[in-house]
Amino acid sequence: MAYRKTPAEIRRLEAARDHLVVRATEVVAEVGWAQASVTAVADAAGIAAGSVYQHFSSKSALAVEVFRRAAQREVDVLGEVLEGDGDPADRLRRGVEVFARRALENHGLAYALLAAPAEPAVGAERLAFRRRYRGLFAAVIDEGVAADLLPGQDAEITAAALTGAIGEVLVYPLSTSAAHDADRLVAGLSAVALRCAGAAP
Amino acid sequence: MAYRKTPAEIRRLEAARDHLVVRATEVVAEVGWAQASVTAVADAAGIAAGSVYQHFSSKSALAVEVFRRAAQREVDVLGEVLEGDGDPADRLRRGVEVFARRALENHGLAYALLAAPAEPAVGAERLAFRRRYRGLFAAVIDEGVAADLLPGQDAEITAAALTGAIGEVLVYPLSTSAAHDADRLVAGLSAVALRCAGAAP
DNA sequence: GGAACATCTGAATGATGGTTCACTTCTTTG
DNA sequence: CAAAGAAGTGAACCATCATTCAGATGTTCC
Repeated sequence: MAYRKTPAEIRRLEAARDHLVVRATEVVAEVGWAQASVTAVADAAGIAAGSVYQHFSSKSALAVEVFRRAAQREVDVLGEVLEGDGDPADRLRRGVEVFARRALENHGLAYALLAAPAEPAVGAERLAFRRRYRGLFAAVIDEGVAADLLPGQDAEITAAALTGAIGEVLVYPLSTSAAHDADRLVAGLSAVALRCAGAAP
Repeated sequence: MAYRKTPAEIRRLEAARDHLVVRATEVVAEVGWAQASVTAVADAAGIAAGSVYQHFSSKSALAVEVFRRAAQREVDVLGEVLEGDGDPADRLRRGVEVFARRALENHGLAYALLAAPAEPAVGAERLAFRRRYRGLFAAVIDEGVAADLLPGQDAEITAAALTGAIGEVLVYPLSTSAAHDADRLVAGLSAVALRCAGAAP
């Protein structure tokens, strides 16, 4: 018998792949998709450019994995809150707040996920995740409408509007003083979001 | 004396430049910024690739001009309505409706202006125009608040939210039936926008 | 230790697409 | 018309990266 991957070796490879994705995510958060060349990402992970192709069939595939992991975390967190306990309007408020706080804490990553120019494969992934955000928002809004806490409305449109509104406010710098005061920004944003859905003030 | 540009010649050159920008705009609306190569644009305008550089110092410069002209038209139209007559909430509604109708009529261009991946120079221009949309919205909202037609709020945040909300709803396909019915989509969107600003229903 | 095989390396390769430039074509003016 | 100068052409040039691959280094197992 010749050579067989030992379990430790398999773990090592998985860890290497993981490490690559983590570092690539950091690079993307710092410099954006366009500047995150294979060489830059490999350097950050401490491997040669060619080694990237041991783990991913192409740069696109790596980029998609980076996007998916990061975006999935946000969907999970948002879903946790939006599908949790409490009345729908309150869940919506908390969801927006949690989402906003996380985005402000890692602005570079938030920008990469929500708005930064990216190759088509990442663009498609972004579209898919936007749909998931919309779906989560739409479900809460439908609940709120059913419980007569929110006025009748097309929940899909409101959900899309919320997705766009939240992204815009968080990603592009405001000239108002709220830009320098995270608490005010979050408060302002959740207020807009609630009005958007028609929640009573 | 040797050669001097005659007025007719100057006009011809200006017309050629203009024609190039118009055709480039069409190409961008059809295939997006990424696919709008110098060759493709030159072909569309009926000139050689090299001739593009008679009118613009670089591809970026042409792209910026294309963006500016198209975006300026939208700012003008929106400003016309938002700064016109009537009470602020009604102007807001009409502004959203006009903006939405125009975007739906030329979806390719709207996507290029609002969201399509583009080179950095165009991205910067987009940012600048987003600020102008925000400024227009913020002014109407401030008026509405001052006249007690709208509840107290941070107008900059609401304006940013409106910009993002409108863009998202118009640019990304909805799965709801409103997607196939422009009237419903516009009605739904203006309803969300008014709620966003806190206008009484 | 060493045969057999896997992973890792990084310079060479290749595709893409903006830009240049020697040349042609058109305009002006005496 | 002819000389002078501008605009127009498009193939060649060049910069940028993703991708490959021949050789170097590690790992497994007898």
